[in-house]
Amino acid sequence: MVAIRLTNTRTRQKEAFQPLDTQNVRLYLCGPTVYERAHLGNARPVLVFDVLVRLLHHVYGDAHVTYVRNFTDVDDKINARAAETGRPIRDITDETIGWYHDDMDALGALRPDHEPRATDYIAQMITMIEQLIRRGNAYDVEGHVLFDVRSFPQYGRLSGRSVDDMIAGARVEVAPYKRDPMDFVLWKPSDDTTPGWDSPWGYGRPGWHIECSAMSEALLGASFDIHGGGIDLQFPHHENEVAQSCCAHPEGSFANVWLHNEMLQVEGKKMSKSLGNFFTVRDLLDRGVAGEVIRFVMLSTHYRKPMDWTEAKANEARDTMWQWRLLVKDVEPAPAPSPEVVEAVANDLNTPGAIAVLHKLKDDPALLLASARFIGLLLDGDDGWMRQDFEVLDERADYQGFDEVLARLQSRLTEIRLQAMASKDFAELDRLKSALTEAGLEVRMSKAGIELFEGPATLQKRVVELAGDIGA
RNA sequence: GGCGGGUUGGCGGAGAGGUUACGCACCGGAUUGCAAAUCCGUGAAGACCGGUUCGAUUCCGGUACCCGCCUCCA
Repeated sequence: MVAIRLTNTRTRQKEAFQPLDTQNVRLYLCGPTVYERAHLGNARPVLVFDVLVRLLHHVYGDAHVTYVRNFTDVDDKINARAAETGRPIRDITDETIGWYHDDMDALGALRPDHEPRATDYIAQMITMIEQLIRRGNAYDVEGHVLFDVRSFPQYGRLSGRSVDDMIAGARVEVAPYKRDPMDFVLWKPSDDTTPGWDSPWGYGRPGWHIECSAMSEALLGASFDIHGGGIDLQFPHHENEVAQSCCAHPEGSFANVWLHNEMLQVEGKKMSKSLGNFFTVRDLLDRGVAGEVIRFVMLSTHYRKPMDWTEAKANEARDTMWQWRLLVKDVEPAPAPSPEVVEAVANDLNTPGAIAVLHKLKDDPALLLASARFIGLLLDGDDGWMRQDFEVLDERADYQGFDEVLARLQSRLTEIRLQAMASKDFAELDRLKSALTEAGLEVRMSKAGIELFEGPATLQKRVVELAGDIGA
């Protein structure tokens, strides 16, 4: 049995992972608020959990893992988007969920077993809020229901803060109806312009945090194994989830292991709209950066370290994936991944370490393939990007007969070369070769002859023109 | 102000208290009409200051710098 170790944010230590039930390992990832395309940062926790789920499948069996990732489809940002565009909320959320699926599929991420939408769990949220009120952990006032943080002594433990310190920081919203400035909303009133549901506290809608508490309980129970998301969710979102769930179900432990990934940067800076370096997964895909190349870059930095997305990394990843793709062409995967790769992933999801092992498997393409697939790379059918240009789509048409062009070009070049070798005048040949090289074609000349290889940046159109110039 | 993360060779990026990370780049050799590709090989590190230790880049403390969170942003 592979020994999985994970760094648990709750204890701040790397621990041996021990599922509550090896027949049903349960994990929950906080999913997106669905009002716009997923940005690149949104992809990181998805890929971290994807690798984790693949590992758990490997160790405990596909049928013994339950993976839940929610869609937050009730939110003031969505309301704002609806107001701006005049579109119905459901249209916006449905469309965004479709996009999300498309984009995460393109990254090779497995669909979770359950993808609950918050709006389908309003009844469970109301039930949980009622429990919290009954137990003295929440109170309703002026149509709002608030969680009373002072009623939960452990509040702040997950994120390593104390209520008093945070209040001293004084960034909390001061509302007159709050008993304590840190109290957070479980339910709030809605008006005609905002979506709402009938509740014991009037027509209204849930606060952000309660949905994850309600949905994780409904689908995974009051105790489950792993909960995660970006480190920015540690506070307040996850802290508040802990408070809600543990107070509503003192008999449960909620999540045993908390997994948080560090944030994403772009060229050394925080990704933000104001800096102009904000982009979505779809933006990259549309630019021709393949999903598995994005994935490779993401996995080449450990999840607990800040990940810096750079153009240089994307290019290097593309070259590596190209090379691997050529190596495993027409190769059947080995029956099992390399134990070394599994071990690296089992060691707190050390994907950079796993990739280092993959580099060493180049002599064994079948094992390389099986091992790469273990972390979601070189997946079957994901090689379509090799037929597209990376950055210069417009200069490269999709020539159906490009392989034939290459074959003709090769034999014509061979003739020219033979002449050159006879006449000792290589000027023309060298000129042709450098032109082809500049067009992104790899030209290998050996005693055996000339071989031409298409590369990730080959400009097919240019190559075809050059071939025509010399009558190939 | 509070909390947390980071600082490794030219670049990217890991593990491990003592033995080659790995990739890219570079350099040398084989090979080549010249190259490319391939193969072989060399060199190169752990912000700074202390401490623990026979020995630390790896543990502990401090300093500097960078970054994130504390604002329903992953």
